[in-house]
Amino acid sequence: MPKEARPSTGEQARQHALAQLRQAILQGDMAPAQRLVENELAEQFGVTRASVRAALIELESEGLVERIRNRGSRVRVVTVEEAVAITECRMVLEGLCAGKAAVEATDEQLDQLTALGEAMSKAVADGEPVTYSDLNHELHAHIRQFSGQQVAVGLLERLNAQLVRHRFQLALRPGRPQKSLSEHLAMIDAIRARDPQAAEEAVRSHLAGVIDALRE
Amino acid sequence: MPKEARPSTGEQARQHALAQLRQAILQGDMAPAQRLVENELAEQFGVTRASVRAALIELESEGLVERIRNRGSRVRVVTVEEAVAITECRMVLEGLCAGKAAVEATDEQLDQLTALGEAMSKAVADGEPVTYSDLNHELHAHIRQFSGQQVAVGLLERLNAQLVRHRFQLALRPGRPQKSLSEHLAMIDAIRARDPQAAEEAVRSHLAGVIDALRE
DNA sequence: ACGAACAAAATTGTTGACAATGTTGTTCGA
DNA sequence: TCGAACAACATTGTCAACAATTTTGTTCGT
Repeated sequence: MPKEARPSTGEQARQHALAQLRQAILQGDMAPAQRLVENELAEQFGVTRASVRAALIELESEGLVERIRNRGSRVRVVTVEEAVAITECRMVLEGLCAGKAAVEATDEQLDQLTALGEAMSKAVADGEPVTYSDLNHELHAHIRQFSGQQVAVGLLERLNAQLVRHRFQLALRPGRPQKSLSEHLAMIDAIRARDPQAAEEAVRSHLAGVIDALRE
Repeated sequence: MPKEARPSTGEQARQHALAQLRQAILQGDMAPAQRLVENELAEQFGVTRASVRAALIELESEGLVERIRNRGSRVRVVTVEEAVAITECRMVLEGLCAGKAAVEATDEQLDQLTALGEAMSKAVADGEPVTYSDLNHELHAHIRQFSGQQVAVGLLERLNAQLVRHRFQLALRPGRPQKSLSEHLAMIDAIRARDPQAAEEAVRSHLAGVIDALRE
């Protein structure tokens, strides 16, 4: 059994570098459109340039990084129009997942959704938008998971990764949580009622609302 | 202007190798589940191993290749269940595209769809399933394109690449083109009528039919 | 002072060699 | 004969150096 020591060098360098870099981008440590110089990253993470390079190639196809031939890599900036287009795709894919979840979820899983709904109501009542945003994300993740639709889950996780920056922006908008909450509760109710069509429709109208909000 | 000479070595090796390998997999030159040894591929394509490696990393995240740590790469085999799951995602994403296409397409583009529909009818009448399959693919590609939804187009192209093997299998099934044709004509009519909801519904019921056929 | 040609620096793309890991075949003991 | 330890092989992972390309800064002519 290999011990869980940090693979600082010479072990699983690429995976290490990849995880580090991905997290750095997702957490917003890297400024948007910041240049990503392979040498700097290699030194920063204590791996060789080849490993950084491999990680960058992977991150590019995840849509988190932009690479131009002989010009280098940048953190990709997602414009508002792109965010809208991405959310349109989320709309139909999460709709699919919700419909399946309404049929496939176990009773225990439905209870989890109920609990999440109550926690979200409390977060809004207490005026904690950050907590609410986290729960929001968690709810969507649970619904995806309960659907058992692995392909859709994969696509959605990739799409969501590209939206981190926009999500924070949206959660802090005044009045937004209140409107969002009722839509989320409707989603939960439809799934609990095991009504696939209603679940799909609830998710779609919720994300249609998100799109309106994105457009301001 | 750089001449179009083959970049056999030292030029754009990675892109060359990537294109070559992708095409080889898509055309079915590589047997399913065939082992992809980096050294062999490097020699076969006349590039270095690093380029092949980069190409494999990219193909992995496209879902065409499977890579296991320290064990090598294989051509990924898509099971029937996976093909169904993929087609479910196609169903909602192409539905989204069709709805947008019904609104966004120009009149010239609608004429193209009409022409495609007539060609498909002819191919079925003449009993040419291969021609029909090609036109089928072309029709779906056109609808995607006319939607202007770049994110959805990207996702769909990736999903479709994973289905090449199953598509052929389906097209040659007796009686399948006849059933499929009427569904396709319904899609075209709905888009020409500029009715987004009807277009989305037509696409979804068509692909629901494909799913049934996949399951046999 | 302005623009074009040119040179220098920075950065990515490529190569071959080396290390780590997993796989397979063989030998030895019971 | 069977199974486990071991050794040889095959393959991937990592590294450091080199080549090609692009960008930037400078000089020269007008």
